[in-house]
Amino acid sequence: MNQKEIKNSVNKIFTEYLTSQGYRKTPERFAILDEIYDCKTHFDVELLYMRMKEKKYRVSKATLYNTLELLLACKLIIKHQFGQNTAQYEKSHKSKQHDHLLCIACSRIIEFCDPRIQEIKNDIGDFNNFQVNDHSLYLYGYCEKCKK
Amino acid sequence: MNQKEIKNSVNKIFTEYLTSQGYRKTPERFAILDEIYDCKTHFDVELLYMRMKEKKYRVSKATLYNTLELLLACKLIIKHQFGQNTAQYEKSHKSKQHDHLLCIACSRIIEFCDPRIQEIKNDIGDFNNFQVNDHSLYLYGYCEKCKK
DNA sequence: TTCACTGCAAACGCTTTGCATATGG
DNA sequence: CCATATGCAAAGCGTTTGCAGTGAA
Repeated sequence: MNQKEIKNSVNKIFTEYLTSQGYRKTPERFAILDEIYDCKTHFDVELLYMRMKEKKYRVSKATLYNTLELLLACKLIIKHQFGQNTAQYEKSHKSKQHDHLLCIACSRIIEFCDPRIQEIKNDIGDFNNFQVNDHSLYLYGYCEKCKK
Repeated sequence: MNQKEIKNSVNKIFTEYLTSQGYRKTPERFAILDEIYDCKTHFDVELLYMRMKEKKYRVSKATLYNTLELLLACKLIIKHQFGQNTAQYEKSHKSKQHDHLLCIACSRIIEFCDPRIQEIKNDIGDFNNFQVNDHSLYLYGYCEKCKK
């Protein structure tokens, strides 16, 4: 699926979500979705704001936060809270569930998948009588370039 | 090891850390450590501030943040960034490495241990040529009281 | 027409910082 | 002594909120 097809697909998902929830299909919302799917990697609100400012669309921070909330709800993006400050986001269209390795020296991010995570979620959930919906896992250390 | 012995032990560790780094051994720092080791569970800066205010010691927020930083450095506490706001802390003296289940409805926190986490760290580290030092894992969902 | 959405700016809340004062070494 | 710590209050900074104006349905 190329970039164009992905955009059509997420556009459709977002449209259906907005319709089903009785939300309005405003041009701002679709412009934001479009900009997000142009992002190669992780991004934050400030970056998105600057990029859209440079282009045709200038949206307010309030609208950005509002729209990111909607996109989170229909799972078109994922939110990461790496530190205590700026939240990071990434697009997540049909992407395989994955976690992250973070280099504490150079900030490199590597994605990985491990089926044992799902097993742990199931087992720990069962054992504690918890309905586990979601998780966040980050491994911290030094990448090959940074370890001595 | 009882509460008294634990306090003696962490006191010694903190003293040695401060000395080795050339930091001053101020009464505020030890009062804060003491108050933290009276906490049964997780706590945040505000809670610590209120508790100390009620007792003999009234320390400023600035000093609390400063001291928490030192205690993090010598691994006598662990810091959690559950949301984008208030950071949570917990004491970590020789406690078994554990992770957390968080109820997204009532904020209940349950701790759990799973040896598979360590296996994942080893395997993913090896596979990606990463030296994995640390990790954070949180499972989110509904606890037995909150799931419908 | 109408009410949800947007933009703007002010408010929020946790954390950090600046500065005068106090004190450990 | 004097450089480091403390207390206080102000500043920072990402995020949220209030409100008047706008535009999708």
